[in-house]
Amino acid sequence: MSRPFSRVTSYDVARLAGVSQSAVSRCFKPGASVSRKMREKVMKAANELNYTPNAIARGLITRRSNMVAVVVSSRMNFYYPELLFQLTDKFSDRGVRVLLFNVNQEEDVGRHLSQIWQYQADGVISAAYLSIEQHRRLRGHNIPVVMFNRYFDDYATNSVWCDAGTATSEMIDHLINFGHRRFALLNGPEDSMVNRERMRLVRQALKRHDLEPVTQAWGNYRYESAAVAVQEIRNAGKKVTAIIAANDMMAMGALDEIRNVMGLSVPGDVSVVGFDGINAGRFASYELTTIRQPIRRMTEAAVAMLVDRMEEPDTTDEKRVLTGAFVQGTSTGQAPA
Amino acid sequence: MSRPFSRVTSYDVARLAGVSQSAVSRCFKPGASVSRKMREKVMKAANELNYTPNAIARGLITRRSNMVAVVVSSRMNFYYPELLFQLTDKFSDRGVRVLLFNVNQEEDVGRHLSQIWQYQADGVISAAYLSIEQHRRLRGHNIPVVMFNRYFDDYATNSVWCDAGTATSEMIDHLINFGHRRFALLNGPEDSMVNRERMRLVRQALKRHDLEPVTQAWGNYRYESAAVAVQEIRNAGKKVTAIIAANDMMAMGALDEIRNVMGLSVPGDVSVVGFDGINAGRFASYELTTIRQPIRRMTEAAVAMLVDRMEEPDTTDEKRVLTGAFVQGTSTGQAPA
DNA sequence: GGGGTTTATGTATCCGATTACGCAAGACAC
DNA sequence: GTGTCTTGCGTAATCGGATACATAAACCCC
Repeated sequence: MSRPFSRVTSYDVARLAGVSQSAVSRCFKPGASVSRKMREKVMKAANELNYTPNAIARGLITRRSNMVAVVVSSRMNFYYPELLFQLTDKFSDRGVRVLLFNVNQEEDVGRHLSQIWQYQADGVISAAYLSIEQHRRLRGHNIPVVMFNRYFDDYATNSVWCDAGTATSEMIDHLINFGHRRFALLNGPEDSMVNRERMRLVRQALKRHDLEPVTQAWGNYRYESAAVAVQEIRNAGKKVTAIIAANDMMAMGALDEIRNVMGLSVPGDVSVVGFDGINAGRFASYELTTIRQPIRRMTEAAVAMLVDRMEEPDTTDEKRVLTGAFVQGTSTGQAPA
Repeated sequence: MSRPFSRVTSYDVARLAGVSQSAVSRCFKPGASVSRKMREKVMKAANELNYTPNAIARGLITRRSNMVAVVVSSRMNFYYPELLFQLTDKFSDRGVRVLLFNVNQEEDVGRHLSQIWQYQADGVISAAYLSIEQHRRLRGHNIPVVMFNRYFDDYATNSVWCDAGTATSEMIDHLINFGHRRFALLNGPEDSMVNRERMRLVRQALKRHDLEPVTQAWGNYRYESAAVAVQEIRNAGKKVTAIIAANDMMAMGALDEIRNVMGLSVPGDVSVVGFDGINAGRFASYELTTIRQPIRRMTEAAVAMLVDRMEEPDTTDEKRVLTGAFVQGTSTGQAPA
């Protein structure tokens, strides 16, 4: 047996303080009706024994674990750590603990799903791909879910989403003003909703100028995947002056491939843009022109939405849409002649 | 009240299957003595009701939550996400859940400490600063602790540590061979054990060549802090041909400052090295010469150590030391004439 | 078929808290 | 001092499983 030591329980405190166990419990419940005298006696005994209430036992009876599951994916996309730490801090501020689930590239969330309800998570924030079926299963266990950067078209959910429409137009205008006409798209995974949406917006913005991409390639959102994609773009043989990547990680990979492997200049020969606004994109080696997600406000929204629904399970579904901002860096410039 | 729905319990399954509750419990415990018939009956009922055991309730009686606390810090050091995701994956493989605690720059772990035992974490892996006193408090609750990249000099603990001695010598030799004689140190925080140790090794290796740093500056392990430090080094007025940073993040910041802000060449004018071997350091814009921690094996060791001690609490303390490897990148080269 | 052993199941208790309920004591008005 | 209202505390049930123990069933060998 592990931990054979008997732990300090409310009974121990009660015995020492000469009161009932329920009195001890009440003393640790904020807002309970306890006399000053009682509270002092109990707290003294509790301190003496170094007692703290057992959150697991409490969770059993209250049916509230005060834990949420956070599901993130894709270790090698710097976007996720930023997201994760911000969520964690915000939950922590609200007295909610985070159970972390990591879904590796192309792995399925399913593997972790049952853990989420077995451990009685009070809610889930998912920034990984979740099927409607999986979502439904969570709901079946009465666990509120907030999806981050995803939603379903015809199935109501809570989600936080970033609308990059305006910003994308600005970005395309910016490139057009610099004389760019020949664009290549560096897509993320084909099944990624974020990718589809971003690229749709890009094509739409291009169309307004009667343009469309001259070529495209696919990556998996990770840095390394951009190098191959950039070579594909080059091998396509069409002249390209600007590459639009579906996220910053790939934009960084593309920039490095162009600058450091192909020996061309960014933005002298090719301009590169991304999406997300991750911290690493601001490093002096990159200074990406990008569309920044308001990640602070998005995580704040996600946490608030989830906590609301943990407390008030009947709260109706909601999709909160925050707008992304166009950020000009030095990875874009005048198109070559 | 949240989640007023009654959940499916082992009693419900027992009733439907026409057996006792304890039989149901046994069916879900691997290795318990249950007849084939019974197992089939129970599983059928369980499936029908969509039952899964409540891990919280189980934890109460077994006194094993199957959760560990992972404490990391410093959001803006890319080392931590790598570490965190690897730990999480490895725990996940062993059927252990991760409760994440994030300690922001200069914040104290203390804020989270009581949560760790209130939530009955079976163990702790800490990659954040933990005082002996705090460590002792965890022990007082019979929670095994494994410290990552830290240990105490005169207080026994479990820890995983990376010995960079040999690699540091190689790194210095490498720089010396390139003709470098004038080194600047870019320290991490003064109270960081890792920083002290790394810098001690560097000085020691230099001393073997009858050298010592010509100047030094301090940062906080984060990218941005390196820019200021590099300026300080320059303002010191001593000619420097190589900068030795206490970690890769600062090495990257230094490299960017030198190359992109000061307009000098790395390694043409100045060579830069770091410590850690983070993924971002391999990006083509950096290609840092560094000392790589065997992070896979280190996380493996940490997880194994912790799980051992969760199962066998009397296991004696252990310090596992893995050796770092010198990795040559292109951030170092011939010293200028 | 009988005695002994092994295996499977049920009964009852326990983990460590929360909380509905009831009663005793204190507060208050008259 | 009596009657009513409030407040504070203790008793006991409960959350959902695990498990010691007892007992019943199955098995084995001769």
